[in-house]
Amino acid sequence: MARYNAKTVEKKWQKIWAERKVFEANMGDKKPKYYILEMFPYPSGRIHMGHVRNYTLGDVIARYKRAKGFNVLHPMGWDGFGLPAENAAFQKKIHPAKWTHENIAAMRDQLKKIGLALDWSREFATCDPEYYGQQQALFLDFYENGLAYRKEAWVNWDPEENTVLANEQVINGRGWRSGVPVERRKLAQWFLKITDYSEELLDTLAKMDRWPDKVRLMQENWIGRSKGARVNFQIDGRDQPLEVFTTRPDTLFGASFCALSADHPLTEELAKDNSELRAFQEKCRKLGTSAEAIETAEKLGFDTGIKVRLPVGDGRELPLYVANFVLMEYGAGAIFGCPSADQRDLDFARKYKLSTPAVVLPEGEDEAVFEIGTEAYTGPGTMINSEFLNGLSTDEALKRIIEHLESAGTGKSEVVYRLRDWGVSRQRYWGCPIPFIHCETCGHVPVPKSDLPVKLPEDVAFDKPGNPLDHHPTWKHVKCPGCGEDAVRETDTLDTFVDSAWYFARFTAPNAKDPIEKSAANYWLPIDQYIGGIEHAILHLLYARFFTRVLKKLGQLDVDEPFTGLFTQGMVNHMTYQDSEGVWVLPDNVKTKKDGTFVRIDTGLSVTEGRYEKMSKSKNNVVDPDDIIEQFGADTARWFMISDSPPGRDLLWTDAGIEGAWRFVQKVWRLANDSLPALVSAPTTRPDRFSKEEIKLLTLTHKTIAGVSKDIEAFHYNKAVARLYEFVNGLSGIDEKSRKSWAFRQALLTLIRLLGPMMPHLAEEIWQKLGHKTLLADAPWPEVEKEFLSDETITIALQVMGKLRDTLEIPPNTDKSGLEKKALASEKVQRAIGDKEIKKVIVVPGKIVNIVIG
RNA sequence: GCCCCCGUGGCGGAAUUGGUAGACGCGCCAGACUCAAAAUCUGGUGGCCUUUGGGCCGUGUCUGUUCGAGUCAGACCGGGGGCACCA
Repeated sequence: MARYNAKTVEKKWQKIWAERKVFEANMGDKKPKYYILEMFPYPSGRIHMGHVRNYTLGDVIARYKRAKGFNVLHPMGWDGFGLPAENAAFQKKIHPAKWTHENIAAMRDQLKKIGLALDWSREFATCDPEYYGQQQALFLDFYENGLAYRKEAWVNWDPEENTVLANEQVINGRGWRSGVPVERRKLAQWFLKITDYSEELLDTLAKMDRWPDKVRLMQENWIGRSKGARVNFQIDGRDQPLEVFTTRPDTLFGASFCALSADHPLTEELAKDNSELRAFQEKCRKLGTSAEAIETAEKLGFDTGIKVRLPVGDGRELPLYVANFVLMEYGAGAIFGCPSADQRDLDFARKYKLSTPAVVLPEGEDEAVFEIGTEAYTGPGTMINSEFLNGLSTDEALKRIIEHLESAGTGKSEVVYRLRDWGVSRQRYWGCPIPFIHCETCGHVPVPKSDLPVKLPEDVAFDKPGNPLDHHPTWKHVKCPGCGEDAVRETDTLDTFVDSAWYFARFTAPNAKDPIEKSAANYWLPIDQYIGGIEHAILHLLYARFFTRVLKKLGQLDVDEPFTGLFTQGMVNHMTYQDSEGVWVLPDNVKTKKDGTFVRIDTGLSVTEGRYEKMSKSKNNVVDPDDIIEQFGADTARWFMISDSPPGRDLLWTDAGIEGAWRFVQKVWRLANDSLPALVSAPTTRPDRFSKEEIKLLTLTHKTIAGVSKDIEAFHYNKAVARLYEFVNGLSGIDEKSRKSWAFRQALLTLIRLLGPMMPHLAEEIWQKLGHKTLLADAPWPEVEKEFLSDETITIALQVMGKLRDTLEIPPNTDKSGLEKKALASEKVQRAIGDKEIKKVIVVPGKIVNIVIG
């Protein structure tokens, strides 16, 4: 028998699926819809193993749901904009568009070789003008509804490159590419008003039960709701009070100072004629650029000399500082400091020799001797030194003080969120142009929708630093749509997270004249299952949720949440190797010697093993999917991706593992081929009676159907794989004669159908060899027959004092007293009991009998 | 610092609501086939002891709850992740 030739067989079926448009999705089908989506790839140049895993995981679901009778939408596209294209332009002198489109073409070919059940007719890239033009229209809708606005904001400015850097592009306070110290600059930036939805985005998380708890928790922390109070402090010599936000108004009597952010309006006002304060502001702003600096930063303050009044009690006088640890973006941009109940405030108070009155007495402490040392007490307790709050618990005090402040008109309860508005301006070429025009008389004016898309100019130069759009000779010079005078285009482009915040909705009608075609979006959305990496747990998923809510508000669709089900898959890891000179060595270049040590094949240097780490170019521990598919075929690669490791955990790539998968593919092929002659003479109609052997085989078959279905639905693919191994082992053990039965034929056909989602090419090939004229891809999932789900006998564990002494084979319906009798009849059980007295017998039907002796 | 998750053979991992720990695969060992090898097939494979009947120990560590704990509770140790002056 010929070995299975994956290469020709896989090509054959990929061609047939494509020609017959098997996976193209259409609305209007009577079947229930199912929208499955994996996060679309960034066209970096080549597919990596992480992609293969991601798309295989989704493809199993797509094919399974199809077989289960769903109208499945499973599209693919490209996250086309982004910085790497500009880096390539800068380094290799290739235009970003050319680079991106070449990468897309290469990666599309690679993806097609995996045999994914994708609807390629809906493919688009976010860098297509047809897509980003629609995005510009959406942006204008956001603007008209007050959800997009411009404001001055601090940014990381690289003075060498004349551009803004993202936080992750700033390393130790320096530009990642230029290496020069980054400056903080205030620039006019576009923002999307995600904070309008803080509460909704947070509250809905609780209902999203098909999302991993971990992701929901991360989003919850990111949105960061805090309940507290806004409190007004009178400022000596001024009418306007100072507003501060606090979560601990109960500790108000313990205040010893107030502090402003360096960017607070009052600070700015005071700094106008105070050069020392201006210098201090500068110092604070420099700190903001380096995460490392923040960590080790000392609490620094600048005494303004101004006094404020405690709004409770005798209106005690407190000094007003400007402090480096107070953020303008959070709460009121100003705080009151209670050193005894907050560690930062305590550090600050110690440094500036301020008082630290204790107001919360921990349980078990004596008020007479209790003192605050180097650690603040932030826990609950009993109020002291707090006048009308004295003796109350912190919880009671919290309520009482808010009542007091509200009735006195000096404060009110307030909820604040950590979530900030989403800054979307990027000083980049390869992104979606923001459709605005700046006019001296009219301000910023939206580009009329009829003029969209605002296309990127193609003739750009990357030879000088900064944004090519900004120094393009003609592109930005236009007439103002308002007054007709000379004006300039906005040269910033949108953050690429905007592109991916709504692509899933565009897939439902990729050629629509408007951003969204409501009927299509309402038919397909929400996405029933979304699959991607945990690295997008916060930003991408939160932005997509935000966009969906806005799209609903704009009347473009009727769903609240885009993703009903979310699954985050693990990474693909590989052993790392380093040679004796410390150079990372590619796995392909490592040979194991007889004594178990390793050497580099090319240089002969000895090599040591490191840890398993995510496949990455920097660690040089990558395995190229193309090589694997060339050598073993896509089915083998797919099978390995889903066997062994649970999809949610990291997968360890090993040569032995991929070879094991390959052997299994061959084994299935052999089983089918070896069975063909017998199947020719097997009856095709179901007999009335089955032999004992046949019942056993049918029981295995139907248990496997039930188990595999359940495991696929629960993303326990590795368990489904284990069941299929057992099934194949069971079938392989059946002799030639017994294969000539209806039951065996059913079992083998079932096996092929169950394998369909996992190794579709091989399954399709065998399906055809077994005489089918229609495609397996169109065949329904096998039905479970309940009568074959229960075994004739089950095994009961017999324990004495909780220790296993014997097992019992009995019919499943044996009752308690029957079980007890049989258990006591066991010789091994009797030996374990010995001459001890039986105190109690615990019988759990179907599980165990446990005898307690004394 | 705060929050979260995870620790099971040589390895990846199974184990309904507490009920036979180690399914399945990899690796390893032995055997069959072969001149030989590869491929394939069969059997074995947690540790220790053993009179070969079996016995004892064993899910990071310790304590507890229970007839019974990988599973529940508490403390600790180790690994991973998220957030980070958020008032």
